Amino acid sequence: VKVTRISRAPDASRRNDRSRQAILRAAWDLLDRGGFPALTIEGVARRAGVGKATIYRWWPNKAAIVMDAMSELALPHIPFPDTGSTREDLRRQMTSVTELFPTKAGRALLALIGESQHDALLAAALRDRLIVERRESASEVLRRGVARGEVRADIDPGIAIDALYGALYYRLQVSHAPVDPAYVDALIDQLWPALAAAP
Amino acid sequence: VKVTRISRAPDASRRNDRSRQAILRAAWDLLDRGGFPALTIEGVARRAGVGKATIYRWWPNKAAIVMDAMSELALPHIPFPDTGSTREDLRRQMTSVTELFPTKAGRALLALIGESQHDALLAAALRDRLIVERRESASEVLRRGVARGEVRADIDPGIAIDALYGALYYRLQVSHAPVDPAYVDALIDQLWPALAAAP
Amino acid sequence: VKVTRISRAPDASRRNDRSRQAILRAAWDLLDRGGFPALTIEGVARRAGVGKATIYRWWPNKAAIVMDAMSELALPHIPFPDTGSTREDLRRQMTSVTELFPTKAGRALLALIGESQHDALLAAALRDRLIVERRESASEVLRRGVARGEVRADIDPGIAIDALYGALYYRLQVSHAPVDPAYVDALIDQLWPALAAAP
Amino acid sequence: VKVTRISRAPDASRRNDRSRQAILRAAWDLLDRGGFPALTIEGVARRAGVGKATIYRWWPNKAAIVMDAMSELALPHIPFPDTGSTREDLRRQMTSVTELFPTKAGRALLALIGESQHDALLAAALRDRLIVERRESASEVLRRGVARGEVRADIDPGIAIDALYGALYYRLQVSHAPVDPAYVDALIDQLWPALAAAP
DNA sequence: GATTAATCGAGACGGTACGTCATGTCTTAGC
DNA sequence: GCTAAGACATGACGTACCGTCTCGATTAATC
Repeated sequence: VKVTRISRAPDASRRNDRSRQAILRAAWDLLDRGGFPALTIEGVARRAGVGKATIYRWWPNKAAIVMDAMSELALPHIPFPDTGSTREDLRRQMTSVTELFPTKAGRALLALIGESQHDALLAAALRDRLIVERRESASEVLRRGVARGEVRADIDPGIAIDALYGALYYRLQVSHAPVDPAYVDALIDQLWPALAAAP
Repeated sequence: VKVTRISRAPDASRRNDRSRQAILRAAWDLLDRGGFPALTIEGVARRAGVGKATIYRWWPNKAAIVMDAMSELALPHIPFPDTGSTREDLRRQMTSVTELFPTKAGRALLALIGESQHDALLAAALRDRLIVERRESASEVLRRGVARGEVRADIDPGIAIDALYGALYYRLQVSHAPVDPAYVDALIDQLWPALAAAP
Repeated sequence: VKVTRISRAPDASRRNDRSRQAILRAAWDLLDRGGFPALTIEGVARRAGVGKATIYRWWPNKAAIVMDAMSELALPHIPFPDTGSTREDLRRQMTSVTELFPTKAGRALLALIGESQHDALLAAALRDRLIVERRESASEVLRRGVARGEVRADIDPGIAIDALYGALYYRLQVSHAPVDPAYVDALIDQLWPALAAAP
Repeated sequence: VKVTRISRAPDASRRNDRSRQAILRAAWDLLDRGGFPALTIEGVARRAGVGKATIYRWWPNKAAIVMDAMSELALPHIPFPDTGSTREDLRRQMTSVTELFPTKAGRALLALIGESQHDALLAAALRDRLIVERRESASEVLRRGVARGEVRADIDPGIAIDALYGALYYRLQVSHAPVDPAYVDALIDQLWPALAAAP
């Protein structure tokens, strides 16, 4: 059954995948080289050997390109292991995150978060495509802990995650202090009494 | 003793204070109207009735202007009261911060934090002029609590503050979820076991 | 005898006449609306509901489309009557031309002449398909006049026509002054001694 | 007396004359190289080593630049001599014009006339700055002829000039036939009976 | 009547130029 | 010597067309 095209959206089936990939890679490189300010549509087009119109046809703005590039080139795989110990699970997860920060993907993520402050659509996209999943995984760890009797039954996982991960972001973005495995250990140690089940 | 001017630094004694104030106010207004992207030197000059050179003479970049404007026009006065209860002191401080966020000054602060991600000088300035003082006050609250026996003696105030305030920033900037007094209460309730002295 | 197609020339027998007409009409409308600058291939394709390739398949450039449109839609029929009086014949012909100018077809003709200044192929096409025939008819009028003894025998019809019609074009394109029947009368009156046979 | 600036027109007194000249020269060169289609603002800016904004600040469109360039670089000096013979005066003037056509300035002039077909402002500027003066000079030649008794007293100089010069333009732009001194001679010979005083 | 090959609409593509805006430097008058 | 004003070279913005191209889907001529 043939359906008359109504929307003015471009026809994805005709999309040139070579161009798409070249654009994502070029954006990725530029972002890494000079951060968001260095990422210009003009520059991406030049470096990718692509017309500007092709970029504008498929992405509404720079942030959207970076989002795609991140999904495509750098899906930062954060493991959420089940070691049997909630504390150890948290430690490993959070250490993975600290190891992500100094990479290309980490810098891109932070740049996107910064940009999302004045771009509601980007904020929503980030939340949906990157944040929600991670928070869900972390919640799962805590729920397992509750089931095992390690974690207090009346915990609010959202708040706990805000505190744990918030500390990392705050240190990185506001204090500009190092965020490393040692810090993660100290952080979990300090907060553990607030998470642990009563003895 | 008269010293021959050598550097090209402008002579502050001759500075026109009317222009200075007009610039800060114009920057402030533009920032509030459209966020950082709307804040252009050109726009500030136009709106302030000032030459662009005058702006460049006295400030190295937009962020510096906003820093000054914040100090001048909106030094957000956060009280650090001493109610006798550490928990109440923290609650009041953090509530004050949540009340700051939706104001002009709060938006400006968040914009500056975002901008500081790719501007090391701004990051340092922010830290020195706005962050350090607050952290110090919060540390003081915790130290008083230790002295009173309310707060555990082996607390690391830095980490505690990262967790408490980090949760606020994370919620605001990453989760884009509301940050209000109720949230502050719940947050402190959850984390209190990690801060409190053993009974 | 079937001959294997070698050249890439399109097969006219398969041509879709609906498209051809829609294209000519669309071009004609656009030309009338905004002159040559408003006549874009993209616009013609859109308005005619036709693929751009179809246009490029059959016409080398915009001018060629307009040429066809003119032949098809508006072949301006200029009568070259034989009233018995050369002067009257000329007057009628030239008046017909002045009446053509303010029409769609007239505007198109002038646009084509302008365009032909930097397009030798178009210039040749115009000359062959529109100009030569008219000049020939005008020459014929003059030759009849010679035969009748009204017009001097040693006239060079080419030069006479240059002067008569040139005056019209010059007035229209350079002086931008009105070209109307009254002007035609005055022009013929003035030049007649140069055309007439000696008494 | 200081007058408050009202209009948004740029301040000509601050104009950079080096840029102005570089722009005119670049435009001139490009026009000569490839005609009007080759004359792009982008190209002029590149070749002149000038920002596009500088061009847009001072000229509304390409044609205006060419007008200025013509006045500045190539004011084609057409002599209007007084030899004592009207016929000879006309011959010399018109020959000068034919000699202008194949030069840069001539090509520019024809390009401008073409462009003026869809640009009323340009048409007016051309008329005022280039055409009127020439027509006036030619009229003067005819009036002298009348005074001397060579030219018929009831001549309409406007019409005579339309016919004489119109023939040149028509031949050049419509017939695309050569316009040379021999043609000028033949043209004047043919038309002379229409100009001459009765014997 | 079925097969086949070219035309058709649609529109993506790499480009070039458009005209606008902001950048940071500079020059010129005026106070 | 600072100031308001704003011209300047630079370069990115987002848009419009260019002419080429690829894709299914008609559709007309041939078998």
